Amino acid sequence: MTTIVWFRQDLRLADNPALAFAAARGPVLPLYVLDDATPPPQWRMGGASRWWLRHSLAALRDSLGGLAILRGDPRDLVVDLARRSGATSVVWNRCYEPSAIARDSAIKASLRETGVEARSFNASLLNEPWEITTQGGGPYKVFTPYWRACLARPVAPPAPAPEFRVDLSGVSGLALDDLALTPNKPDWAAGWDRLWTPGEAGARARLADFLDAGLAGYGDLRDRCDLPHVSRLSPHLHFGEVSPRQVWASARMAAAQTPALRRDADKFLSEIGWREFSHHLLFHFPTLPDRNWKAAFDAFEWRDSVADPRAWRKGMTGYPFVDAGMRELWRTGTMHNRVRMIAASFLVKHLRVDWRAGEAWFWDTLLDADLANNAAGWQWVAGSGADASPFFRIFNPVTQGRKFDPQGAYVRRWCPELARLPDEFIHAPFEAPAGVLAQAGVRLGETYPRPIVDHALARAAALDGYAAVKAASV
DNA sequence: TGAAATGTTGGGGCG
DNA sequence: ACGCCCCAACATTTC
Repeated sequence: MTTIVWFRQDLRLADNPALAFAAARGPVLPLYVLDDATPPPQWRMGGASRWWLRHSLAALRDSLGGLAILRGDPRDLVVDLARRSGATSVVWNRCYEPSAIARDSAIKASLRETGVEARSFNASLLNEPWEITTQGGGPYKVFTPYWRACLARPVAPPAPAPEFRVDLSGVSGLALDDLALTPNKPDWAAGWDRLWTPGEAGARARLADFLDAGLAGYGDLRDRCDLPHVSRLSPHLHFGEVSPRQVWASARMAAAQTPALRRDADKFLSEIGWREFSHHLLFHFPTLPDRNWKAAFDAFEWRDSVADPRAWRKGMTGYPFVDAGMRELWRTGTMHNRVRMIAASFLVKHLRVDWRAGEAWFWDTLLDADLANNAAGWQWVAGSGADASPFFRIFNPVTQGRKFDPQGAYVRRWCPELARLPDEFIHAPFEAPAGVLAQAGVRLGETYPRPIVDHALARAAALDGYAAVKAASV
């Protein structure tokens, strides 16, 4: 009567429909498979994600009281484990990457062929991507009507963690460390365990802390990267340590208790909406991570530079706001949402580098790397996506910095070599008089780079390049 | 979930 | 008193 619960991006006990289903039936055999066989090479789990996974699996194993860990192709391993363990049923919660959908339906078919029950559930989204349709029955391509349609539907209340008994008898798996998920030389993740607490308990604490301390003023202050008014829940959500239903219920409850929070809570939940929308788009347009959603962008002539993307990745573009963001990413595995837009826009528009190069870097370095969100976000910035930012909306990194980091605290934190510049020049050291630079100990071109491109020239060149897209779209 | 260029308006200095 | 210019402050348009 044992049921295998195959954990994937649902690393939690509470509000976990597959686990609840199995627990109600009898003994549970919890399984995780590190699967590098299914995704196409460019979308194998990135380095930062693997670090997170290592710690989240440890937390899951400990709270379950045991976890079978395997590595390889689940097409073989899951069916094989069902046979060897004598499990009568395999259950899981759905993933929505195109390759995962293909994998899971193949596994479901072969399990049923061998007489093993297979069932899947929704644990990761408020609505299945195919449930929300326009009047015409097709997918939504614009966020606002999509989210309005979602808001008209009820959200199921989250379920508590079930009682269950783990049965791992006769199963030999790997130790967590056999998966080699964490870096050693160099250990670019040093200190991350002080910044993050992967796992269900950490996710719950993060959510509670955000609702308590960050939600008030969220609508106005979430763009301020020098202030702690973002939730930092994205990696927890990606790995399913907390469910969107739980987030929904908690935020709504906070707003119910404190009516003044209503607008902030709605704004926050609409960010959950963008996550849903991205998954909706990926499901209906599976080439989203790899191809321009608007085909006219195929006509854009991206620059073929090696040095410029490298400077961008290292946070050495000479624009402090961009550089601070890129360094925050490398040092902590995350980047404030506002800065992501500026830094991404800079790569695509100022440097005219193909958005897919930025997407690949974020995929490897972000702890919250998520195929749907990452692809939709980059296409939004590039202007090639559904409901995207128009291409000619080109962020001025200096103006944006002054607006969303007015005292330069964010830049000073991540670009300490600029810390002694006065506020007036912290976002544009290249505008500072020689005396001011000397006073602050900044030597442009030595201690901090000069801008790798001139803003006004780069802007003009980007708009020039966009002409080809316009020509192709008629 | 822009920015820059261009257009309009109105107050104040000035001849 | 009046027209003229300047220019800040907004508004509109364009990319």
